[in-house]
Amino acid sequence: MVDNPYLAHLKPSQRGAPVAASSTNSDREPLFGFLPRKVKGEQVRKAMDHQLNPFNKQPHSAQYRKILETRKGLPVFSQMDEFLEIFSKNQIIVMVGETGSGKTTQIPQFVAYSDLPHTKGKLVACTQPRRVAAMSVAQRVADEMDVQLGKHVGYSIRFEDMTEPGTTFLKYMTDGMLLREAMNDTELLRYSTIILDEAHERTLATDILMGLLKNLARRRLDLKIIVMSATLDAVKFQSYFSLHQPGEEPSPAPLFKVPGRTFPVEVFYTQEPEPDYVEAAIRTVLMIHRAEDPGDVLLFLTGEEEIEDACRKIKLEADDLINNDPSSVGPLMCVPLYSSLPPQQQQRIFEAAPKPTQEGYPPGRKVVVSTNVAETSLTIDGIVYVVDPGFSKQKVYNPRIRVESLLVSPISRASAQQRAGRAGRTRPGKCFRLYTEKDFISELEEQTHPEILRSNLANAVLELAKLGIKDLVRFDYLDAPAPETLMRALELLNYLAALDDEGELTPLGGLMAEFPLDPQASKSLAKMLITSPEFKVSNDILTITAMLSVPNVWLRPPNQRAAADQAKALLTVPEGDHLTLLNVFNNYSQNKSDRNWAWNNFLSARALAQAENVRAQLLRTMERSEIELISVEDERKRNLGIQKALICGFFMQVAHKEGEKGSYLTVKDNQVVGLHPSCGLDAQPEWVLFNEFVLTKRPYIRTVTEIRPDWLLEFAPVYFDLSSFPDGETKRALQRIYNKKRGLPENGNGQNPPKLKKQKQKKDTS
DNA sequence: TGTGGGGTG
Repeated sequence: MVDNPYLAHLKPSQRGAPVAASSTNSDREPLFGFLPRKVKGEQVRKAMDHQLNPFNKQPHSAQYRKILETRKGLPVFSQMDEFLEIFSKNQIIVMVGETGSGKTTQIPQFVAYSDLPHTKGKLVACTQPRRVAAMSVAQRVADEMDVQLGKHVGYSIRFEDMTEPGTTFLKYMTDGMLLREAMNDTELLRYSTIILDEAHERTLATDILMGLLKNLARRRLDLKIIVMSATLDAVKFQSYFSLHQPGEEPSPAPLFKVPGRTFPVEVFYTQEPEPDYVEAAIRTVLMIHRAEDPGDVLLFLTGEEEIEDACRKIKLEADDLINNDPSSVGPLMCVPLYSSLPPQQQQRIFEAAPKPTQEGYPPGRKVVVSTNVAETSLTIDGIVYVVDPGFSKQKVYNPRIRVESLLVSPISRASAQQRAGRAGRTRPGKCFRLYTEKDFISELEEQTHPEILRSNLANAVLELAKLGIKDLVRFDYLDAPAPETLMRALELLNYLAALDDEGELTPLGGLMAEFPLDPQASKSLAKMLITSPEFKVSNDILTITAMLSVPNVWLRPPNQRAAADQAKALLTVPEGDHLTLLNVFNNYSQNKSDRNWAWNNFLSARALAQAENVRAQLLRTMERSEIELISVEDERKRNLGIQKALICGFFMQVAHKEGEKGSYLTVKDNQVVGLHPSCGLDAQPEWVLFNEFVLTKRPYIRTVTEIRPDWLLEFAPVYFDLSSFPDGETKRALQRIYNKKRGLPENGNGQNPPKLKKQKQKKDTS
């Protein structure tokens, strides 16, 4: 009994109290007699039915009792005893719960009742791949536990920490957030149990966390880990997390399985492949609206633009239908859903379908047009029809040319099944697949490729290095990335001086890992911090970095393109897009009192607010590192300083003009690229630095700034060491610059070989 | 001549 810390606050006489006394104790104390991690289902159910809430000692509300009754109907609830027993006996559990099992809301609560984290000052964490999911599930569970969100139950996502230290013991969080935390506390000591939810989604962060936790479990025997997944790749997780007892064969991690509770969903396929899936999707939604019984519709499309466009068209067509025959067609409400939508508008998906236009007329219908966020993570009540064109945007990475891009690609069969399942949450439903059954069987991959196999791993490798994991090639991945991808990542980090030649994390690399940005961007920032006294532009680079890390700020409504372009021209700085971004942000800051400023200038107020947020976040990191914020008054000097500072971070993303048709060749890779049409440069400079390479109709470089080639030799001498430079026009151009530079008096006697290992003194060449 | 699925002290 005494080893139960929960009882430590009780008087000794109460601890071993006789039966009669203990019944009065349990009247006031719902968790009386609970032994951490040895709790039985019967005890939990009793505590749940208790008149007092064990966590805040308040009487349970009527709403609590109502929700509890529905919870008791969830499949996972009837297996509580089984779960608690497996939880008591094992350190690592793999759990499979199909859609509708209630795993995401119930398992963390069961764990809380058994683990009693609040009695030992610890937390139970449950990770989610998406922010919306972390927020909405936390709210739901707070309601279920009859506590205020942000108190005993909270969530933690970037920019928003809804937890109260010392009070919160159940925390939903994004997987990326837990990975960030692990960088500062590799032992994750705050947590007594970590639950990785939606593991089947195989996000980059979840995959790395699985590797870390597998390792950590050996060091921290008190840490319990639950890996939850919706589909049946459980065997893979089980063998990955298998137990190795000395002298025994490895035994797979125990499996806890809960059936789903869904209604049957009838699946329809098209007879022929659809040439235009957006058009076909709109047609199908309207067909449902005209001909099918009441019930809401969920349509999956691939991105913001496509979704907004489809919503407009559906609304227009539906209005036509209603105007033509109001007595046979009900009103239709069309709601978009994607992650970059403001949270308030995201909430609209939960609004009820519209009422009939007049009594006796057909009921209204809600149509949610969504990206993959609605595929798992988010449950929308009332969905009866799913329209699945079979596509989503997926990251693809080409390590040869080091380019990561988003490509509209066919989804996997597992994904298609998830989507269909969304139609059967509340009653039997229908799923319309806009592809043929033959394609479903023979063309779709069984599972979505794990993200770790489709990404540029530079960031992940840097994070792992910060976590103290040195042998990245032999890190225990569930699916090991291609060696070339790892090599490219290591090579990039070495060029950026984040890793030294032995692969050890440098102090600069450590600083870079602190910033929640891509290595390129964090490098430019970190390097700028170190060289800021020289360029005196840390304040400006900070702003530019923030602007580069948020979505596009320029709005260009289809019917006001000319006006938008005009507004943009007024803010454009001819030397380069980076300076333009700085100018936009500064103007935005100066016009904070004018609430319509962003709108009047065709700028996204939300993206600018986000940039402000990121800037503040980065500023805090700078302050922690005690680095000064500097800016120079003189605009010409400042712009030059910024251009030079940019080179320190982006020297690998430089292109040289080639011929007269406006095409450029990227340095070393020799890719032929064009300036993106959004580029604001007034001429076509010989040498440019770019933020990103995009592959759309043609290969483009986007966010481009003019530079001087001698700065490349000056600020990135190792990368631009001509003796190791591939032959070509770029090298010849650089050689000319070098020869010219060698003739200059400040560069010595002209006897140096073309190898600029170290610059003694960097002088302002302006 | 025209873009971002999801995530990050």
